[in-house]
Amino acid sequence: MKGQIEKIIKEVLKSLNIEDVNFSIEHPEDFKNGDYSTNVAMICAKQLKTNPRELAEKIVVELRNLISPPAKGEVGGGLIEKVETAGPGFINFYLSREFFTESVGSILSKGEDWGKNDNGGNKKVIVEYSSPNIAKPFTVGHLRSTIIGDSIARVLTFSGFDVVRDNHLGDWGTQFGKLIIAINKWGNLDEIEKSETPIKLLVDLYVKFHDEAEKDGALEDEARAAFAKLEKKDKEAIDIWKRCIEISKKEFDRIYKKLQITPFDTMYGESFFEDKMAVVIDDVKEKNIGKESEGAFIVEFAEEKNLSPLLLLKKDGSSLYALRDLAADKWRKKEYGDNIKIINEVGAEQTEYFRQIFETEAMLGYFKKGDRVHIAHGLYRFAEGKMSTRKGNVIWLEDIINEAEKRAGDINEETKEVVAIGALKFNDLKRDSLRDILFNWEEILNIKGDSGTYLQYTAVRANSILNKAKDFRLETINSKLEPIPAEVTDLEKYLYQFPEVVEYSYESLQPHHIATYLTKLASEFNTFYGNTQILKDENKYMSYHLDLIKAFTQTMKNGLWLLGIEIPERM
RNA sequence: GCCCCUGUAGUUAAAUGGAUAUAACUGCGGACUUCUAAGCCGUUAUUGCAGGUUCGAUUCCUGCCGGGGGCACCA
Repeated sequence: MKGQIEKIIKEVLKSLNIEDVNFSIEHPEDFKNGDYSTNVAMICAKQLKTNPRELAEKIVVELRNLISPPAKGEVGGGLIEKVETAGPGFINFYLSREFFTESVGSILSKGEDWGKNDNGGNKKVIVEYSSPNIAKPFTVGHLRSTIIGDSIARVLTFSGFDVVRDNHLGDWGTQFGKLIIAINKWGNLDEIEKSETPIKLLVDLYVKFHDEAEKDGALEDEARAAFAKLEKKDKEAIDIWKRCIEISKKEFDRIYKKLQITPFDTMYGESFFEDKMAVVIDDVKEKNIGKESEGAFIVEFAEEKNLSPLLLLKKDGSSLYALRDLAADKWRKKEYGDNIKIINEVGAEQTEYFRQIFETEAMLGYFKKGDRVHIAHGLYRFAEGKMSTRKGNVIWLEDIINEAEKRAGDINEETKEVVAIGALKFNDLKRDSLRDILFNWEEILNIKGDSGTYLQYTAVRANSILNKAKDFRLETINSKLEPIPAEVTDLEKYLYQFPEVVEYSYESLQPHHIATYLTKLASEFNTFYGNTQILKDENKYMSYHLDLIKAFTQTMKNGLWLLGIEIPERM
């Protein structure tokens, strides 16, 4: 419908000899201003230096000619009831009863495909998210990336993309030098493997390393040397490293299962790209964009880019994160094809790092601008200060999930888990991801009002009505006289907007628009059906209401799927 | 010091340059005793400050103030 309105406006502009302009079509917040509204007259008035209201009137006259007589199959298909001007020069479109009835029917016939946007398909995109570090805690920070990344991957899939979900495990780097030193000095891997909480023991060692390193500066050099040994495939170092990976992977699998995350397609760790780095160095040298500086190998940027240099190799010759990332991206292009897009869902603290990487990849000719995207999320902040694994003050995901389940109340185990995870996810997905969040138990585990629980509960209640309705014999009800009320409910006025919301979410790569929309939709449902009994013998509109509720539950189901939130059987 | 992000009811958020800035939480008040009460209804704003662009600015630009992050061998 939005496309049709755009089309007829363009036709009118042409007939009035007005140049094509960039106007917008949107939904007014208040339905008394119509279902769609355009600012085209105000935009054009600026160029033509005329009164916007007068121009709007002129355009409306032409529009009316186009949409009337409202025969089916004509422009607008008789689905636009009226067009009016309002306010400073808005042109408002009011849709007809018929349009809303047809859209409910269309939702029911599309079912699971309702809201899907077809972008032609065969567009491959890698979404890299979660990316926890081996032998480190899976914390709220990784939780954000996991939840937002999973949802973005779902939105892209829903929008017709061929999505590769990649978990870029942090399984390489100087941190493993530190861990190897710590294990050799103070730990016992056999005991750690047998423990109930192996990761916690590894983190304890990591924390101890940093405590000791503050007293003894030589430890840092020892760690770098240990990592250098690892990069040279020293047998003892490799053995410790492999055992740590096994411990961590087991833990991650458990967490992802608990979080009800779509399984990853690939889990190449950074180490996988170890033997793919040399070609990148060759490319850098060939393009002549690298240089040696204080023993390290770096890439420098043009002054106007306002970027600090990017380090690829340390003075001891071992690799840095950036080089492994470049190697990964080059490899991916070879593996998945030249048209691949790559999206990294990573914390905002790495925004400038990604600017460096994208700039370098452009200079190397790996990717053009727009094919590499960084979706940044704000940090969880704590009233007490910054959270740091090195210092050992972290909040474990495990504790959060346990606390969430405790707050979900005294219900059966399965429902409790679905509600707890839903509340956690919704808290991350209800807001623009870029902003920081002050960590607060009440907030992240909210199950009241604007929450995942509210959406789940509303969906469950709607399903419950549909289930009860099966016992009702519809033929006994006098539904033939007036099967559909003349007045259109607000619920119908929101329902048909779902595909537009999904599209907008895809364009901005921000799932919170879906979360906001679903809350509004659920609230409209509750406003009406929270007070009105539908299943009554004398309800002559029963079949209309049941169709509407079905369309509502289908929309909630698809919408919540995009957020990765499950709907329990009952609550 | 330089660079990036951010600032909206008491609190947490929403708002694609548009119309009377939208919700939720908390507080107080209320309805029904009904298909699930984790629900429904009522009750709060100088959008950090000062300018600018615009018919129109929470949104774009400039300056200032507050908060967060980054800036050489961590990831």
